[in-house]
Amino acid sequence: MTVIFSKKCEYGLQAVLYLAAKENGDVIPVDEIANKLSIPKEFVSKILQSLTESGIVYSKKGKSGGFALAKAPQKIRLIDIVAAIDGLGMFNSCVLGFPKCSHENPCPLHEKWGTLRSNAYDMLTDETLDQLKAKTLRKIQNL
Amino acid sequence: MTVIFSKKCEYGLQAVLYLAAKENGDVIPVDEIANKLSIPKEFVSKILQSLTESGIVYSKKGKSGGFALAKAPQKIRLIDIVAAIDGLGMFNSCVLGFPKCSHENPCPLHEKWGTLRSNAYDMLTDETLDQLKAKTLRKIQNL
DNA sequence: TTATAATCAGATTATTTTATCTGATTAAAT
DNA sequence: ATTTAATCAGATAAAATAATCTGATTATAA
Repeated sequence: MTVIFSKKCEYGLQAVLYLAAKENGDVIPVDEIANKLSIPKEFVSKILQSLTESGIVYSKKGKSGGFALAKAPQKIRLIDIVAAIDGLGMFNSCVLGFPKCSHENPCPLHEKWGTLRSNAYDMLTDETLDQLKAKTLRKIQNL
Repeated sequence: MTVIFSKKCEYGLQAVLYLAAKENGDVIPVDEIANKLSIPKEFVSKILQSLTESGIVYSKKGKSGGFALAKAPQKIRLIDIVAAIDGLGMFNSCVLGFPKCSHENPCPLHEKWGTLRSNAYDMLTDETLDQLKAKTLRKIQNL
């Protein structure tokens, strides 16, 4: 199976996009997120906990607690979430798995893949949560 | 961990590129491939066996046996190897893991990711083993 | 024809990733 | 104060992926 993001990262991105879409100051319980997005509750809970440590989301404990964004959606880029969960390894390791792949000692796909990868990186760096709010809202409606 | 190709697929691509680079009619034993590429012998052996079933490589049993390409390197595209090992799932499933992601019901990244993904697909479809021979030879020297 | 060197096939193990469970802690509301 | 509804923390289980082991089969070459 070929994969881009791990399940953990997919879920994390979905959950944070969800928080951004419903952004209005107050926190959202994990139950709602898990139900709406059909993600195992304990799993997405763990992911949001770790994103709390990364400073991307804020958590409020106790009754009527839940999660919210830790900062303005304009300041959260998709790459931040990916970096926090999966790391940025895919953006600087060899697509063919060759060791010591570099400009000096390139693999057969080094240049061509490098271009594609850098486009992907740029996209994830350009996109912030606020820019995706409308599209996320529409998607959430149709789940 | 974010991943593009599975380890199986990386190894498979490496091994087939190796066969193409050393192409001269006769078969190459798995031992040589595994040693040169630092891949566990039994593992790459299994992978090459499955690529034999897919019609991409040819295997010769018994003493002085080994593996070779099953057809001309001009006729083997990288996408064929990826399709045989990992499948083409990543090229038609949602990058964010949303269900029923489609043009009618797109995820927030549907268009932008679609473009990147389609570029990657085109690249893997354009590149054939013969085109990569020189670069592969150079890489193999420096392992 | 026998020894040898290779693939083949299937089972097993190890590791990583994904998912679940249990109980503790926290804080709001009654 | 007590109940309640939530996160938090750590252990455990399940599933998928990666790697290894064992022995059988095959075919070359002495």
